[in-house]
Formats: sequence, C-alpha cells, structure tokens
Amino acid sequence: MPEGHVIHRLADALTGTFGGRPVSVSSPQGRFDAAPLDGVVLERGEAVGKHLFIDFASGAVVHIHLGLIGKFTFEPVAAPRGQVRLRIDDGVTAADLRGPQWCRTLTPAERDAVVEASGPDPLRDDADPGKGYERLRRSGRSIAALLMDQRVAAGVGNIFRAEVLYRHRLNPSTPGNRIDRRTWEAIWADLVDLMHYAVEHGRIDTVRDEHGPEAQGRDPRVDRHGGEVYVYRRAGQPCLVCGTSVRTRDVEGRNLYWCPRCQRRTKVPSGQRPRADG
DNA sequence: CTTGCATGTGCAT
DNA sequence: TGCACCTGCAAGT
Repeated sequence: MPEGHVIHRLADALTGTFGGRPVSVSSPQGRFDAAPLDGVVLERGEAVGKHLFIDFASGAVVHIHLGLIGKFTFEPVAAPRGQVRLRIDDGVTAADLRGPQWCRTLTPAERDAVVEASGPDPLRDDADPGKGYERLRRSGRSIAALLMDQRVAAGVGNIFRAEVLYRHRLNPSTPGNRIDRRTWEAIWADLVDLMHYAVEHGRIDTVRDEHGPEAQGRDPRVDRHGGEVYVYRRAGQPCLVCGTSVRTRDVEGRNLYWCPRCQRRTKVPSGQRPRADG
C-alpha cells in the first residue's frame, strides 16, 4: 500500500485519533522499545514523503518507514494478531504496525536530518519543486529512474511514476538532463493533483479525466474508461487509449510499465494549460 | 504445501 | 548490480 498518500493518511489518522491525549504504547512482538513512550501524550503524526513521524510530548519522535510490505492499521482494541511491532492505543482504537522497514525512536535533531535529506513532497505546502528539478537536470539517468529518487520527488512510488509519465505521454527513457523546466513543472503539478486526490479518496485513480492533462480539448474519440490506472501492472493488456500492448521492463530493480506507442515524447507540448478539474 | 511477488530502501560487492 | 529484510497473499505443485 505505501506510496506517499498512504503515509499522509496515516499521519492524519494518528493526529485525529490520538492527538493531544496520552496513549498506551507497546510492542507485542517485542522488537521495539516502547516503554519510554507508554502513557505519554501523543502530540501529532506528520508525513514527509514516505517517512512517518509521531511526535510525543516528551520530545521523543517515532520514525516509521513502511518499506515495501509494512502496514499500519487502525482497529477496535483486541488481542494482537500476527507480528505487531508497535501498538498505539487509547483503550478504544488500536493502531498496529506490522512489517515496517524501520520503526525507531529519534531525537528532534535526528528527525530534522531525515527531513533535510528528503526531496520536495508534492503533498506538502512547503515543498520546493525547484529542488527536485536541480537534481533531475544534472543526471543522465532516465526520467523513469529519477522519479523513484526520493530526493527528486518524495513520496512518489512505482504507481505514480508510471502513471504520471503516461499521462504526459513521456518516453520513460528520456534522460533527466533532457527534461526542460516546463516539462518538470507539468509533471510536478500533475503529481500534486494525483497525490492529493489519492489522500482524499484513499486510492490511486489516474484515469479520472479523458486522456490526462495533455489531451484537454482534443481527441474526443475515446470514451471514458472505468479503470483505475493507465499502465501500472497492466503488462500485456491493451493501452486504454490506443490499444497497443502495455510493456514492462526492469528499471533499477523495479518494474516499469509504459505504452510504447503513446509515450514517445521527451517534453510536454508548449501552450499546455493546466486542467481545472481534479 | 511451496514459491514468487509486492505501492521500498540500504548495504555489500 | 545484487541482495537482504520485513509480511501477506496469490499462484503453482
């Protein structure tokens, strides 16, 4: 489940469920030292990219990264099932963390260092997309690889990567140093839109408009699709727009999905206007 | 029952 | 570039 939108929803849920109140903190599995936090007021949850921070009134910060398989679920209090690394509960609701890549306690200074090392997060109002572009434009790695680099755009994962490239009809092999500023700005604006939608609805749905942002007012032949995504995990199936078989290939250890016919551009067309709907 | 794979990252080679 | 790590689920034997 974990791209950035999931982490932001978890941060909101932690603040909304427990914020400002003392909580019981435990590690049913025993692999996390929960004792120093037990009974302390949980101030808030906060997300930066795929990093989740939980601030306690004592100054301690729990730093969680779900990795590929981690889950953090909220349920009515009951006996823990399976391997629960961390449980936070108020006697009514239990938030159970399983299979995280990291779950550790940081000092405020260590927390600041994690934030400082992160690139701009499209889900945060304080993000500076120019910092992502600075890194992008200096690299000869492909745009497909660079969109997975958390210093370029924090919180973007394999789904948003594939879908945002498709929506702008960009060739995934285009080197970062050949991505012009206007194209980066279009990618960024679309990530802001797609990721906020995903936070709000709890799911990634990139096929909300007819053909993505570049096709506004053009090509009325294709009907609205019922699908959730254009290309992610659709290898071998027909492209929703042109019917060509969607392809997949390993890019730096992760599966990239793209349509070889639709995605031939190296830049967004000039004069493109941002979409009004979302 | 066993194997492989997954919306991820860091470390060793 | 490869692999280890964490867990759950689907597909294969």
